[in-house]
Amino acid sequence: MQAKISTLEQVAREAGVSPSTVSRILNGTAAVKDSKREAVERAINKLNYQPNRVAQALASGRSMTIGVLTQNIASPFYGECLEGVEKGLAGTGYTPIFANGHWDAKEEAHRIALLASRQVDGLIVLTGGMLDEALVHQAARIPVVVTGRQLDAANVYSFWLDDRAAAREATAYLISLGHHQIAHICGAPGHPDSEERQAGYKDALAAAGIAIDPRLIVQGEYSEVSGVVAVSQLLSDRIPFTAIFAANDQMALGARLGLYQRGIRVPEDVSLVGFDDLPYSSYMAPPLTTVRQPAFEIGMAAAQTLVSVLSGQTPQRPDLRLELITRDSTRRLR
Amino acid sequence: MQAKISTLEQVAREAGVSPSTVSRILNGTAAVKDSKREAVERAINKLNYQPNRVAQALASGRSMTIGVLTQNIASPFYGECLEGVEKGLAGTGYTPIFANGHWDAKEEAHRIALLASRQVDGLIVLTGGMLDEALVHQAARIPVVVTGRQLDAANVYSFWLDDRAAAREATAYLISLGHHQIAHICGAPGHPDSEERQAGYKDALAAAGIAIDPRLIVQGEYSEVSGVVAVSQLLSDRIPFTAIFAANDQMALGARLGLYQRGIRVPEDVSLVGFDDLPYSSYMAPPLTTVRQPAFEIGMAAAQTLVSVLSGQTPQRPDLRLELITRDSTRRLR
DNA sequence: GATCATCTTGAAAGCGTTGTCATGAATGGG
DNA sequence: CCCATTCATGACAACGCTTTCAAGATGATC
Repeated sequence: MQAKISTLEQVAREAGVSPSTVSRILNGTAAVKDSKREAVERAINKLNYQPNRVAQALASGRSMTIGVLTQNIASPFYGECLEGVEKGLAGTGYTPIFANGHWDAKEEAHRIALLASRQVDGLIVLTGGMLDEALVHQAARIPVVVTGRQLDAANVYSFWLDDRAAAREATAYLISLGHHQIAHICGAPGHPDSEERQAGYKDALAAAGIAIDPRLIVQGEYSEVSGVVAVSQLLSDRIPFTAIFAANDQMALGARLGLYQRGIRVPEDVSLVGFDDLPYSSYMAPPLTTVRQPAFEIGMAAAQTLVSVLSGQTPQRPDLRLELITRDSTRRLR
Repeated sequence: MQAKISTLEQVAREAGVSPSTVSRILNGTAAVKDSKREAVERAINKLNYQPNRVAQALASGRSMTIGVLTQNIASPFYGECLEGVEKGLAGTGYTPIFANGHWDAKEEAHRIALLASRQVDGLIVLTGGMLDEALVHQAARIPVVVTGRQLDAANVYSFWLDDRAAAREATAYLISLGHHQIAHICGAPGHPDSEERQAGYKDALAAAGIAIDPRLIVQGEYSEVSGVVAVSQLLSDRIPFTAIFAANDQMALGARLGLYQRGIRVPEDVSLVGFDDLPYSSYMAPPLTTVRQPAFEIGMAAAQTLVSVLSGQTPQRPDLRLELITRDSTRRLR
């Protein structure tokens, strides 16, 4: 076992065959006589040969890499997605390359260009603010899977979940528990999913004949701290409420802290519902009632879809859905 | 703007110069007459040319990629590290490629081999169970930065933080608050850092003249659920304790839930201390007293170190340290 | 205006593979 | 045992770029 790198040509020489034969054995491209195969395998072991993927990529035109554009690797939601992508790609020979868009359309475009220059064979875009046409443009060269939007175009495969319906269901659940004064902490302004969730909240109130009180709708931006801020705003404005529906779990966590700091108990005084079902949400005290997003499954499905497209198959539509998980942060209003 | 890909040669032809000249302009390798430069730049814009990084890598021998081996992308701790790596690499031209070892030495070795076959120019190993010699072996070809261990070898740069001292400090803090019956939830068995943290816990007890009660030391494995389990074990064994020091925040979160479910209040009935200072820890109710690991800074320092090594400079030692952050999950025993 | 150093440029040889094509060997049918 | 296939193999040209190397152009010097 030596650190020195060896090439296919050296292996060929060592085994007394031509480079083509070694390549054929490596890739199973054609039949090779057993005697030569053994000689080559011996040579490979002896020289500790590892194929140079860069050279393979250049020669074959396939880099065996998949570009994955997320917004923020460190966020728990994307982390789970990426885990799913990794799982979906495991054993396929494809390696993911992750890039962060940081919620900035310019930055996203730049990252995608970078991925393209690295000759990725396919692209997974996990939400983000890019224009549809930019994606369609990429799809002219390589297949693109995009989540969080609906986009019908050649070579584009989109997964979309009905956030609005799920938000409606979550809010309706609170209403069914007797809550009428339900506050909503919105997600980041401008994000389609935060608009959808707010629309679902309003849908549910309307369906129950509850007037929408704009003072109960406070702006957040998906971070924990914005949940804390939202709660203090609600409280300092002295707007009475018995429940909060936060547009994601991170803000629900923040809201829970804001309430805690003022001695307001969850769920005794205020019921709390989130959205996402992050790994930590079921460990909150109390465990959070929330809408489960199948983040891992989304990532995995995206990866699997891309791989089947790349291998020339027709991908099958995954069955992904949002689901209300009731835990202990909500209770019936007496 | 067209989807068609163009090559350096096409640009050269379009501009009426040789490929060499285009390459020189792209890389600033040599002086080129302004008239030609302009012609080439025009051609680049016209053809929407993007250099093929794969070809560049093969020709130059530098792939401009950095392999980053973590254990679990989705874990909040590694997520932050990776964010730091990304930040440290931003603007340097290097792209990180992440790989997950999943806490398995075999898997780690396999991942590193894969990264090597992709011709990464450097390697960042964020902890992990690999043997030192395996790393030294890699370092024969490319520079290696490794965190979480001390390793003096050529071409290896290691960052190590004194977990034991920090754990001692955290435990001593509990003792200073009047706690004598302090339980410890251990990290995953076999991990050096979990052993270190346990040793620090024992150090502090010994220094205070408190006998170590083995029944107060319960095994965990760094996950939230293992914190829940540890607490139920402690409770069902009816071992009296007034404080818990968990070897990481995830287990502290689990412990906090376990206590909550039995109506045991934090910090009124039991004080709780964690380790890591994850993003969510300051949002727990109550906010968690914990040892802050500068995860982001570790990642960033690792990246910066590697980049300076790759550019032929001598990297400067980063100043990284663990720090006890006291918040509201601990209180003086009356 | 001749000589020599300095700039600018193009030709061409890689980088480590893959994949096509041609060739000689082996196989099978009659 | 000969001819037509099929098999197994090697030569060689890509892939898109970098990087010598050498030569032509330019300019400085006396």
